[in-house]
Amino acid sequence: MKHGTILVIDDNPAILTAVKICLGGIFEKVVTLTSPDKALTTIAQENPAAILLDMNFTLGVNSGQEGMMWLSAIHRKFPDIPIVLITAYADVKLAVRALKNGAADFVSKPWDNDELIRVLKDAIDKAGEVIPLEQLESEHVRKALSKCDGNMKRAADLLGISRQTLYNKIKN
Amino acid sequence: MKHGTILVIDDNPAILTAVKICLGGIFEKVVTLTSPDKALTTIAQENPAAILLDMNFTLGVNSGQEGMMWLSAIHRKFPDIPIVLITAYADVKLAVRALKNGAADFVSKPWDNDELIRVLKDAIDKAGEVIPLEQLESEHVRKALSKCDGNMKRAADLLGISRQTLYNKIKN
DNA sequence: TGCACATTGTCTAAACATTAGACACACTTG
DNA sequence: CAAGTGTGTCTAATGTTTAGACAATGTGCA
Repeated sequence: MKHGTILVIDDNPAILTAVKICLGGIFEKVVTLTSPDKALTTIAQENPAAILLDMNFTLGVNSGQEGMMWLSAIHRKFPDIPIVLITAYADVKLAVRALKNGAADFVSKPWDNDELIRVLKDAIDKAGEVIPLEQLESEHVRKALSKCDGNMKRAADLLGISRQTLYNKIKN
Repeated sequence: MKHGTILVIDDNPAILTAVKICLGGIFEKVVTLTSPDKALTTIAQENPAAILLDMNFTLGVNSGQEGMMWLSAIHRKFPDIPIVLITAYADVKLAVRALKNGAADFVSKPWDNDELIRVLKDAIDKAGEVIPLEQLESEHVRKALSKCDGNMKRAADLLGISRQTLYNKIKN
């Protein structure tokens, strides 16, 4: 049994029921919403470990704009909660855009229950990873230096530290 | 005219020619390979600003395994160079897997020239962004605290710093 | 070639940050 | 209530960062 709450947002009550049954035995709590209107307040209250978000809410509008908007809004306000998108209108462009907009994963309807569970677990695990500050820093420093072709003065400027400090950081 | 070299890897010479013409007027230099075998050495020599990688090299094998392998290998060795994948067998699962494996973007054949150019430019721009160390640090600190529900002792442990230091960091 | 300019490696001394350790206090939880 | 854990605060030692300076080394270009 995985700890944490899952928030599921889909305008189709039948799907919500199906998902609830599918996830109910695996996750501590499954909260559902039939519309994303109250998503932000619900997230603030429930503090879910992950969010499963359908992309199509307005009848007849299946471009995914709606879901994309909510994805952005939720991700901006809660950048640490992984959001898994789900849609019936699988489309490569849409999937790519979703991932680039911060989605943790992208699942097509009809989904495989085991796959859905795996995807959510993975998303939660990945979101929970916190690396030491020192490691984060040294990776970033390497990136800055690579972008500046090894020019330490410019790299130090980009990083917002003094040249000498950068010098010391890469020494050790 | 955008600075930097683009490396294009595709087993179809006709496509390489087409891409070269399409990108030639926009980017400083376009280098092509018909097989990814020499990709790593070529990248080391040319230091490209971005890589355009086809996903299917073995005749009859179109699952994208080949391209995915090379994506991982290249991304591991050159994590700062954005890799745009391109494939004729557009598939949501494949695209999602590619992006999660470090691809900067995913384009389907037949592509739109302007879109390809835009995607490459975006990938290069995004890869070149370097934020100040302080900002990176404070974002990471917030993430750690959120994961630990505000428990400073555990967050400090995860971050590899002392409790007092974390205390000071969030004060200022 | 040689000049102007930028960058590096190195140093100093002052300012600042980080550390382990200590301590009273508040908070959960059995 | 008592044990356990976390917080806010302090100290003194240690380590890091800074601006500034300097000669030496590269780099672009006339």
